[in-house]
Formats: sequence, structure tokens, C-alpha cells
Amino acid sequence: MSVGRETRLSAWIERFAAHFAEEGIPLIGGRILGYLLVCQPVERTAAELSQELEASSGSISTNLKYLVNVGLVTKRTRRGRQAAEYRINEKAWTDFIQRKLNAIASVQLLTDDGMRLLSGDPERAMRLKAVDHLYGWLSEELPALWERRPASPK
Amino acid sequence: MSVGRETRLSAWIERFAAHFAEEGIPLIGGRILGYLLVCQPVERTAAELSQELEASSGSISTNLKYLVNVGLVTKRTRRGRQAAEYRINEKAWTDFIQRKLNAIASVQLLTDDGMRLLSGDPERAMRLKAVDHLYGWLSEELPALWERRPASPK
DNA sequence: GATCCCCTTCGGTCGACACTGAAATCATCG
DNA sequence: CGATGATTTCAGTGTCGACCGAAGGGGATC
Repeated sequence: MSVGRETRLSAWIERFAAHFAEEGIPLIGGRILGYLLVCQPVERTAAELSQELEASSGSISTNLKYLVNVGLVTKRTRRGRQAAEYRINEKAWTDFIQRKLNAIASVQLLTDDGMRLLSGDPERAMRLKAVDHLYGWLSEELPALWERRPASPK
Repeated sequence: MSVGRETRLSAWIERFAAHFAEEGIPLIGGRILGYLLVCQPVERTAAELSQELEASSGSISTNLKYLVNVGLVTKRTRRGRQAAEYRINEKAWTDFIQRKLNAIASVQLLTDDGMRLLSGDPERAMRLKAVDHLYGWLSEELPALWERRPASPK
């Protein structure tokens, strides 16, 4: 007997959340992200998320606030509806990833400052130079690569 | 009256450590890294690091073990010397960065699995598809970019 | 304005992890 | 083999952050 699609999807959501937990996103935040990526219908209220994901209303609220803040989720309120509806904002994933790439490239600012402090002592600067060289290259190439990113599929 | 170079370097080390602390590397581990990148002479014993960085011998030991493990620092023991000497391994920075890039690209494995679970329901898969598309592109381009990385400067 | 939901806020708990310092371990040398 | 000096191990402490659930506040409907 095979497991149902929804069961497998919830296992997938858990894997999804686990991955982002390693990157510092709270587990429940990751679950919300994964869930909103595959749920039907696409919009959910906080109460629904709380029930589906078996998390307290407080945790849902905190994490939604965070996700809305970074743009990965959008909140929609409607007149005549007391409950706000939340949905994934696929568009924001580009910014999300760009921030990660920038974080890597930004080390170059650090190594650069370090090199300045060691100017006049090339011998001593050798170790830092090797690292600076690599990050210098990345800070050139990563933004350039990013410019070539494809548009979203239709 | 201007501050000395060593004072400014220790401030730089602190910034350096702070950056990597955000990426999950313990503060003391980051300090060791920064310090070993600029110290003169290049090799230090655990006891010296403990004194210079004002950290307990235990913390130094734990963090050196971690740094040696990921390859960023190498340990050298010498006959006739009870104290091991530690130094930066500039070469290992490439692997270190590659792991970061891989971590980003590896999300594609997740989105791919998700797409499989939603096959047969293109409507519902639309949101995930947008994200999968982006990560698919990254998982092509990042390794390709990495292949073009420059050799260390002489 | 009273009622009813729903959401957010907030105090409190729990677990994880960095760090310390002392004790145990290990290697070298007399 | 004992002494010495260095490192690793380990138990204990403190901090931080995720999470919960109850209390409070804001809309919407009547």
C-alpha cells in the first residue's frame, strides 16, 4: 500500500524546512515557506497554517511577520474579511538568493581593508593576499553572473 | 595621536570574526582565523593563541580542532617540541567557498523532488516551478563559474 | 456598541551552544 | 621512570533564541 500524495508532500515540506533551518531560518518559518509553495488553494490564513503545521498561533504570527518582512510571503487583507491571507511571493526568491551571493562576495571588503593595513609589509600580507585574491574575483564574477539570470518561465 | 598598526589589526580581526559569526562560526574560531591570517610569525601554538586572543585553553582547543577539521588551519607537530604549531592554510579557502556555493545550488535537489510530487498538476506546481527554475539555473551556472576560478597569485 | 473571531503581543519554558577552568592525558626530556 | 609543560577532555555556567499559550487588541457583523 502506497502513501498518499499529501503525506509525501508533508514529508517534503519537512525536508525543505530542515534545509533552511541550517541556514538560520526557524523551523516553523521553513515549514510555512514549503507549505505555501505547494498548498491548494494558494492562499492561507494564519489560523489555517497554525492548524496544518501544528504550530502555535504565536509562532505562526512571528514567522509570518519575518517572512513578509524579507518579502518571501505577501499578506493580503480584504474588506469584509477579518482574516488576512498569506501567499508565497515567488518573485522575491531572486532577492533572497542575491542576498546570499552578496554575503559571500562582501568578504572582499574585509580582506581589502586587511590588505591596506598590511601595506608596506608584503611578506606578512601573503596569506591574506591569497584569500583576498579569491574574494576579489568572486566580487567581480558573482554580480556579473547574477545579471545574466534568466527571467521567470511563463 | 594615531593608533598603532597592531591595535588596528586587532580591531580588524574582531570585524573579521564578527562576519563569520553571522555565518555560524563561533566567535573564537573566527578570531583564530583572522589572527592566523595576519600574525607574524605565521605559526602559533595553542597557548600563544589563548594568550593573544584572551580565550580559555579549552575554547582554543575546541575551535582549533574544528578549523583543522574543515581544513582552514593546519597543525604541525615537530619532534623535540612539545607544542604543536598552527597556521592558516590559504589553499583551503577555495573548498570553503565552494561548499557555500554548493549549499545554495543544492536547493535544486529539493525543488526538483517537489516538482516530481506535483507532476500531473501543473496548475498547482506553478509556484514551485518558478523557484525550481531559478535554482536549476544556479546549479548549472555556479559550478561552471567555479571552474573558471583563477589560480592563486604568486 | 456588543459580540465574535482572528491576529499579535508578551511572559515563561526549554534546549542548544559557546565558553570557561580544572582535571586528565599525552609527549618530551632529564 | 619521574618530572615538566602542553593539549585535550569534561562538567558546569550563562546566554540566546525558538516555541508555546494565554491575554489583549482590532476588525467585522449584527
